[in-house]
Amino acid sequence: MATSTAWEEYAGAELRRAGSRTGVARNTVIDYLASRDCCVSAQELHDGLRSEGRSVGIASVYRVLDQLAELRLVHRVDLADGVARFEPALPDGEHHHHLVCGSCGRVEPFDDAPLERALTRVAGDRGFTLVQHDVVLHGSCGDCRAA
Amino acid sequence: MATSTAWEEYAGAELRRAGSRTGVARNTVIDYLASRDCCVSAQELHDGLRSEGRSVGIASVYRVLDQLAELRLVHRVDLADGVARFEPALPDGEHHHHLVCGSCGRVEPFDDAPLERALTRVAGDRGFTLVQHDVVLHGSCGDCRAA
DNA sequence: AGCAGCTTTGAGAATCAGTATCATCTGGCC
DNA sequence: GGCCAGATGATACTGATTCTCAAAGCTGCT
Repeated sequence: MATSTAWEEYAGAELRRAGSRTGVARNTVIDYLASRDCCVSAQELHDGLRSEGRSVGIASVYRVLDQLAELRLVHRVDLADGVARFEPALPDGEHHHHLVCGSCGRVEPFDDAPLERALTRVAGDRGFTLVQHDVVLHGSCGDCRAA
Repeated sequence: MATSTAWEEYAGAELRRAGSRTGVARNTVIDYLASRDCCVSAQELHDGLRSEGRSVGIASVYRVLDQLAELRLVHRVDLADGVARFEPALPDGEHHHHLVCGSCGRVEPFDDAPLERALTRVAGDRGFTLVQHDVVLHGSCGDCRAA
């Protein structure tokens, strides 16, 4: 996937620029994140890597995610179930939000320009400089209601 | 504050209707929530009550918050710092969202009709029945940038 | 290649929010 | 006043996240 590779390179470059060195753990975590298209929790990441035979200590997983979040290379997503999830943040600021089905747990990404405009306007009105924003919609998806 | 009292009564009535009994812990928690105008975490609630000399077991705090959330009498708010916060939910569905300043930690509530419309539309477009939605804007407030 | 000084890594301990258990207490009813 | 289902709270537990520290890996130098 072209986008993911772009992100992977971008992330590597930013980290180098921030003065940190490359290491197995970091490369592995970044590679795994790049291969996913929606959010993953630290545990999922850890387990996923282990099942692929390239284990990374859980402490390193959190450490890397932390560094990435610090540099805004990943976006932390909170679906209100008590576990933090992370997904790559693209350099052009492109991003999406999430719809969560309360019955089946399905998570669906979406993005919407008017919504973004409304958010930007609200922040501006209040004198806030917007750094990041999270939108999570909870409800039930068509499939669950049909069932 | 008139609104808070209204909520307190409404909550009491709903709980009674749901078939549960009144008890010290519940009344205390509801009273405390009503006295606040924005979100509180369970720990804050617990500590706040203790410092007022009317301690309630932490288990009861969570239990009561759970019940209230179940009946949609409180909203669970997640500010992405790993702790859940709660605030009274008014019967007419009126609610607000939050702006969080990353420097000073200030949390400021806001509401915005166009934003709400955008959210409703997005959910509809995807075939979701919207039950609840969370919007959290992270940035830096005017005061912090000025400093 | 060998070495020094640095960073990264990961196992395990520690912390912390939230949940489960269970003996005790209590509100509402006879 | 006494009964008893539901409410309470101390405590134990779980699961996510963070901390600690010794071992391992880079990178530049000789």
